[in-house]
Amino acid sequence: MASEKKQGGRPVDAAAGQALKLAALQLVREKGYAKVSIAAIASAAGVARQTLYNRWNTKADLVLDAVFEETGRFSTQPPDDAGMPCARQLESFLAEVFSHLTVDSDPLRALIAAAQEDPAFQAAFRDRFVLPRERIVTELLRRAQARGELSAERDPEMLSAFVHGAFWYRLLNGQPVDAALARAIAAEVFAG
Amino acid sequence: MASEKKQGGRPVDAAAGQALKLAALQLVREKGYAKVSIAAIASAAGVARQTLYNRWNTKADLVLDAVFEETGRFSTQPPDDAGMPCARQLESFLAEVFSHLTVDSDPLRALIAAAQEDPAFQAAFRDRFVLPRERIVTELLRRAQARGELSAERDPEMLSAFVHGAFWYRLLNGQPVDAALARAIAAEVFAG
Amino acid sequence: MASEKKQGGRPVDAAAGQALKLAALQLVREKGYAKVSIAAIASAAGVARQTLYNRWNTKADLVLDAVFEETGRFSTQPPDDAGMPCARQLESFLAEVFSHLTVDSDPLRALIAAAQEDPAFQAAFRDRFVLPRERIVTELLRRAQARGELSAERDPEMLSAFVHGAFWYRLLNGQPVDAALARAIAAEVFAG
Amino acid sequence: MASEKKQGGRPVDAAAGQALKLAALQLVREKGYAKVSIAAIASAAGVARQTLYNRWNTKADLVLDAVFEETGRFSTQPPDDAGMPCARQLESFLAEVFSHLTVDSDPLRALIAAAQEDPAFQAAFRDRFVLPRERIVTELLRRAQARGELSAERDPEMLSAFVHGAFWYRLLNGQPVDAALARAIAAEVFAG
DNA sequence: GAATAATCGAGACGGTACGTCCTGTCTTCAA
DNA sequence: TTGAAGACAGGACGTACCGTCTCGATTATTC
Repeated sequence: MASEKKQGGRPVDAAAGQALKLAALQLVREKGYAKVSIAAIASAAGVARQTLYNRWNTKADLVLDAVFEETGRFSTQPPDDAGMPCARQLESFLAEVFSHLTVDSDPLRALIAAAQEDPAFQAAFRDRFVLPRERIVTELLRRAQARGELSAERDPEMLSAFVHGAFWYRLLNGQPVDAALARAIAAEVFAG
Repeated sequence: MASEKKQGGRPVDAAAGQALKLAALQLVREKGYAKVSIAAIASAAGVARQTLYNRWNTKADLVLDAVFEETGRFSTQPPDDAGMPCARQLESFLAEVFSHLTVDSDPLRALIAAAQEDPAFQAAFRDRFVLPRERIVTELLRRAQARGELSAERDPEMLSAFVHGAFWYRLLNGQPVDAALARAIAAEVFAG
Repeated sequence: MASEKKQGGRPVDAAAGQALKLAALQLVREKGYAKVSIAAIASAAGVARQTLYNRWNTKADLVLDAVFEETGRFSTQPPDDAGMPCARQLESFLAEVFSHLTVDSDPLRALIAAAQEDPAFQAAFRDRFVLPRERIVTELLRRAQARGELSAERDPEMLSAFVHGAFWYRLLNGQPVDAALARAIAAEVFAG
Repeated sequence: MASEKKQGGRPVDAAAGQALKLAALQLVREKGYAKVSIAAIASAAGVARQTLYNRWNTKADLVLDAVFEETGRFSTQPPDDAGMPCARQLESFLAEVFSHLTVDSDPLRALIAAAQEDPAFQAAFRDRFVLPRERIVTELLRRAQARGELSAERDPEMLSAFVHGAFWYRLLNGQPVDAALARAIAAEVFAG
C-alpha cells in the first residue's frame, strides 16, 4: 500500500537533493538565512536551479528539510523513563534540544520567521518540528503527574506551552538558550 | 542649548510622516506585511520614497512606529492595584493586550519575524514592545508574592517568560490568542 | 551498397513522425511559429520529445517538412507550356503560389526568419523551397525570350530575382500577397 | 505644443542610452544578433538591465536604434539630381546602401527576422528603414520618367518593389549584396 | 526461445535567458 | 533644506525552453 507511482521518466537524482540540502545548511550557517539566495544554494550544490524548484517550493521548505536531515533523528524520542525524576528528565531533554542551537539557532529563527508569511510552510513546520516536541513534554508531564511528581491539578498542555514558549521567547529575543535555561525552566515547572 | 539645528530650508512636513504611518498600517492590515513594498506605502501616502527614508531606515521601523501610534498608549501601564486579586489583574492585563491582536496580529507576527534578520531592529522592538510588557508582568508577580498570593519560592522573571512565551508561542503557531488563553495562562501561573 | 543498416532493434514508428508534422503544422497555424514550443508540438502529437529530436534537429526543420508535406507537391512543376502567353503563365504560376499563403504565410515568414540564424537550415530551405521556384521562373522567362515574348536583352536571372524579391518584400513587410500582386508582377516584367 | 513633460525626477542619463546602443552594435557585429542576450548588452554597457528596459521593449528595438545611430544619416537623402543619368544615380544609391552591409548585414537580416514575430516592431522598422528607401527609389524613377529616361508606361512603385525585393532576396538567401548587384539591378530596371 | 538492439513514453537534469519586482541611492526642479 | 518625481545600479525571483540523459517497456532481428 505504498510506492505510489513509478511509470517512467528519468529517475530523480537523490544525490542532487542531498547536495542541495547540504549546501543549503552550510551556506545558511555561514552567512545567515536571509543572505543566501536560492541561486547561490543551487550553484554551491553544483545543481541546476530548476532542480531545486522541482523538489521544494521555497527556500524555507528546503532549509526545513536540511535542518531535519541533521537534527531530525534527535530530540524526538521521549527521554528515558528510568529511575530519573521527571524534573531531571525534562531538563536533560531541553538541554539536548538547546545544544543543537549552538550552530543552528539562526536557521531555526529564520524558519519561525518564514512561517509567519506562509501558512503552508507554517503547517509543515508545525507538524515536523513544533508538535512532536510539544507532545514529548506533555507526555512527560503526564507521567510526572501519574508518578506524583507533579500536582494533578496542573494542566500539562498549558505547562508545555510555558516550556516551549519560554524557549521561543528567549530565542527570538536574542537571549541565550543554553543549559542554564534548561535547568531554570525545569525547576520552575516543578516548583509549583 | 537644546534644539540643535535650525538654519534654514524647507521645514519638515509632519503631515508626510503621519500619512506614511497611516498608509503603512492600513496596507499591512489589508495585504499582509510581506506583500507591501516600501514603494507601495510611499505611493499610497502620496509621498516621495525618499521622504520615507528620511524618517525610517526600514519597513520594519516604520511599521513599528505605525503600530505603536495606535496601540502604544495602551497596555503599558501596570494594571490597577486595587483590591482585585493578582491572578485577576494578570488575566485582565493579558486580555487587553490580546484584544488588540484581532486586527494587528499579522503586523505583530511580521515584526517579530523582521527582528530575526536585523539586530538593530530587534533591539528597538525589544525596548519598545517586549521589555515594557515583560516588566509589567514581573512587577505584578512580585506584588503577588508580597501579598502572599504567589509562593515566594517562584521566580517572577521565569514566570514572566512563561507568560509571554506562551503568548508568543500561540501567536507564532497560528493558534488563537484570545480571552480564553488569558484566563488559562493566569490560572496556571497561580496554580503552582 | 544501399540500405545501410538493418541489424535489429525496434523499427522507427512512421506514425509518430506523421503525427509530429501534423501537430506542428496545426499548432503553428493556430498560434504562430514563435509561440509554439518544441515540447508543445511533441505533447500535442502524443509523442516523447526525444522522438522529435530523433528525426529533426530544430523546430524549423520540422516545420519545413510539415509545410512541404502539404504544399510540396504544388507549384514546383513548370506551368503548362500550351498556347497561353508567357505573361499569363507567369501570372497563374504566381497566383497559385500565393494562394497557399492564405493559411501558411506565417509559417513561411517564420521559416525565412529562422534561416537567418542557422546557415544549415538556410541551405535546406534554399534547396527545397527557394531554388526550385526560382528555376521555374527563370525557365519560363527563357522560353518567353525564345518565343519572342520577352526581349532577348533582358536577364532572366535578374528578372527572376525581381519577381521573387517583390514577393518576399511584400510578404515580409506585412503587405498583401494575392492575385492582384501576381498580375502586377507579371505585367511589369513583360512591360519592358 | 511641444516640450511635453518636464516636471521632476532625475533626468534620463543620455550616456547610458548611448553606451547601450554602442554595446549592442558591437556585440551584435561580433557574435551575431541571436547569440547576444539582453543581459550581455547591459553588462557590456556597464548599465543595469532595468535601464535598458526603461528605454526599449525588446532587443530588436534597441538594435534598430543602434544601427540607425550609425547609418541613419546616410542613404536617406535622394541622390544628387545633377547631370548624371538616372540609371547611374540608382546604381550609386544602391551601391552606397549595400556598402554599409559589409559590417551590418547580420544585424539587418536579424531585424527583418525579428519583424516577422512582432507586428509593432515590424511597423517601426518599416517606417524608419523600409519606406524611406522605397520612396527614394520611387521618386528617382518618377524623375527618370519625367526626363524621358524611363518609359512612362512602367510602374515606379512596382519597379521600386523589384529593386528592394531583389536586394532583400539576395540578402536573406545568403548571396552577395555588393556593387555588382547594384549595377545589375540598375541595368535591368532601365533595360526595359 | 533467448539474446540483442533500437525506439518509444516519460520526465529529470544542467543551462540560458527572460521580464518583473524591489531596494537604497542619486539627481533634478520647485516650494 | 525638504519634498515630489523618477532614473539608476544591483540583485533575486519564478518561469519557460532547450537539448541531453536515464529509466522501464516495447518490438523487431539474430542466434
